[in-house]
Amino acid sequence: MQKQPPEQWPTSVSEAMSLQEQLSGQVIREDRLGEVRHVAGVDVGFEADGTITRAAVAVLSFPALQLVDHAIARRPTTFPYIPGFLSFRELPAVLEALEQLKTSPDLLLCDGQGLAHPRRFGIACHLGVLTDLPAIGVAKSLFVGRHAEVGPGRGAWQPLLHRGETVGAALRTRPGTRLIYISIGHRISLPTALEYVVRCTPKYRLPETTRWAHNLASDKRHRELG
DNA sequence: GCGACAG
DNA sequence: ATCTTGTCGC
Repeated sequence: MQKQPPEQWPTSVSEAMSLQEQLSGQVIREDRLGEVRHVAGVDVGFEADGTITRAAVAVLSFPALQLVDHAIARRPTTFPYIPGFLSFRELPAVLEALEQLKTSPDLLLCDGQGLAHPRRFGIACHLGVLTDLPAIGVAKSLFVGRHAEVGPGRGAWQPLLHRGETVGAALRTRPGTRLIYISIGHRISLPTALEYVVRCTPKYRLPETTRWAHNLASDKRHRELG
């Protein structure tokens, strides 16, 4: 992976907001991805009362979904959690973890929103633009927008509308469980993003990529093991 | 102004 | 996100 040290990382919310408004214009909303052989899940956890940010990336083969590589990075937390500015808090550690990979992923599945964001620049867009990799936002809860009721079957979905624009989709990956919210991060269209998410989610509510990354980043694992 | 608010 | 045991239900 290439280097992307957050040298001039924003410190204030106003600074971060200008950056979002500027970078959102660089998001590519159409399919510009090659053959997908490796899909990576990205997740972040915190230690020591939130003073340490821990990022985990899990690279799985596609479509077999077997773990082939992973990396974990820790950094001091430097930005507070403010709805709408999640990426400024989590990405420094994520970028560091990505640099440690031996296998470069062809597609990233990020925890959180992509275009389904007040300024159309959620964490999946931010990570996609910084790495120039195709990226999808996979969120466990709704942030902005509304949608019609989604059918009970696996794969059922409804468009997510915000200010008259389709910014993502509410997707049912598993019957009897809550929906997940999919939105474009970078270099991929919404229909294609939905296809990949469904194919990465053969059994549980969340994609295998996300589950692996989450386990690697979980506090439990770091307390019991190394 | 009021309330809601990814992880 | 994180702190946390048992418990209800398929």
